[in-house]
Amino acid sequence: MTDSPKNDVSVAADEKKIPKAVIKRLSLYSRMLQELEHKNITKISSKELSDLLGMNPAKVRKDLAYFGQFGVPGLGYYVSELKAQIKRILRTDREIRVALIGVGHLGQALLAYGGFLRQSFRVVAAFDTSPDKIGRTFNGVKVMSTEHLEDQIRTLGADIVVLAIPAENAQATVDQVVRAGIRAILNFVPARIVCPEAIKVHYVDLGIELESLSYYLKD
Amino acid sequence: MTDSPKNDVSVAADEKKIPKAVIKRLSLYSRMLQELEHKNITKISSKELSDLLGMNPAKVRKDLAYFGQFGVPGLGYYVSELKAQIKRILRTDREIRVALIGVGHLGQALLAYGGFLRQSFRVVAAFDTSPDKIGRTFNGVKVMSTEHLEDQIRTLGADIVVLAIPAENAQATVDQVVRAGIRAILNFVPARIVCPEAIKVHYVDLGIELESLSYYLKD
DNA sequence: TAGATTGTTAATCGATTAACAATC
DNA sequence: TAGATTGTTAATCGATTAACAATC
Repeated sequence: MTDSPKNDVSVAADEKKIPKAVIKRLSLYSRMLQELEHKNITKISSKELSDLLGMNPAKVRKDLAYFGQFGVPGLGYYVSELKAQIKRILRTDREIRVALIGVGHLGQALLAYGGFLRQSFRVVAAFDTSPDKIGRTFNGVKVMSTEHLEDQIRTLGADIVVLAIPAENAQATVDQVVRAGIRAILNFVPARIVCPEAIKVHYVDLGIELESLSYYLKD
Repeated sequence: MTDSPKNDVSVAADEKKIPKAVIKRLSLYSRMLQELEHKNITKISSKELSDLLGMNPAKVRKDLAYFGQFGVPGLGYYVSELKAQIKRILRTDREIRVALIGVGHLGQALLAYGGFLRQSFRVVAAFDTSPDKIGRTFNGVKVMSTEHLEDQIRTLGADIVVLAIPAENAQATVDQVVRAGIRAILNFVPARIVCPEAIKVHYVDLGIELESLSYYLKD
């Protein structure tokens, strides 16, 4: 009988594990700080920031404490400095290359979405199967055929793929972009997709959100 | 000094609190069971169902156990019976009246979304401010002016409002639909909205999802 | 009956919040 | 200095998972 791998020093011993929830909130902070900066507000306390976002001040401080000490006791945080730090942490201080697959209503909504282009995201390509769309330009992005998807994704060096296609084609498409060396997938398709562990996948499911709201309608 | 309110018998003592995460997953189960039913699969174990959804079998069983005993030991669950039970729990066994506010790309994507009409959701109205859109019909839903929003929402008896408008107008619109007696809001607007406790609000934030993915690109 | 799977408890894991000494 | 707010620890709360007796 072998021992259970209790004493394994796994992956990185000193690099403390960052909860996923923290990363989500960091994006939220980043956006709010952007707004504050725009309003020429130069400093803010964890209390003020948490009030703006409807959360707990201790949570804000603890989230930030995972990455360093960015505040000044008695004063709070300097808005632009904190924003810069968070962008560095999230890696949105550099260009992130995004490929959009599926230029239907949702795909077009994403292309039009300000926050999508804001920040560092650059939509380097959009793909669709429909001859009506191929060759057309949406928000400055020209739509290409999915015929040579794998090669094109590779050539363009996309980091993230945004998937907004029908469920039937999802897995086959995922297989192609995985071979093309993509690093992360934002999946709007209401179907489970399988891909290697190393690739981070986020699901956004519009239907599930609505359906679970229905539960709370009880009176 | 007063005692802390430890012995308060608050709200409903016997009705055990259901975690929000459970409700989300119930929708997921519901959809998968629908698919299975369509494939004429009549029974399924927690192990099989959890494999299909990429989760843990104990979680499936525990989620269901909040609401009753729906399975047969040694056998598993009967697909259509379980589906019916979950729909009853989620209240999607009856018509849910949805009003869409904002018929831009995202709004149109939602109207076109199959799962939106599937189930019991009925889009009873769509609203927009643009004269180009008012009067037009999308997926069988006619677009109305937002001029008499409050009255119309009230008259149509909408339960849930789906918000897909620019951030600037969000709060004013929320105030109107709250006065109109709406019960829940699905908010796609990347801004915090405030409304009475009794109204359940879900946020879906497309930008945040993308931005937090960026963090995981580290190599 | 033998085999399989449920429902449920206990253990673990992860996230949130309160509290406060340290610090500006 | 007095007042305010941070960073951080400990306490609490909530969610997941393992394990297994009960059951078909």
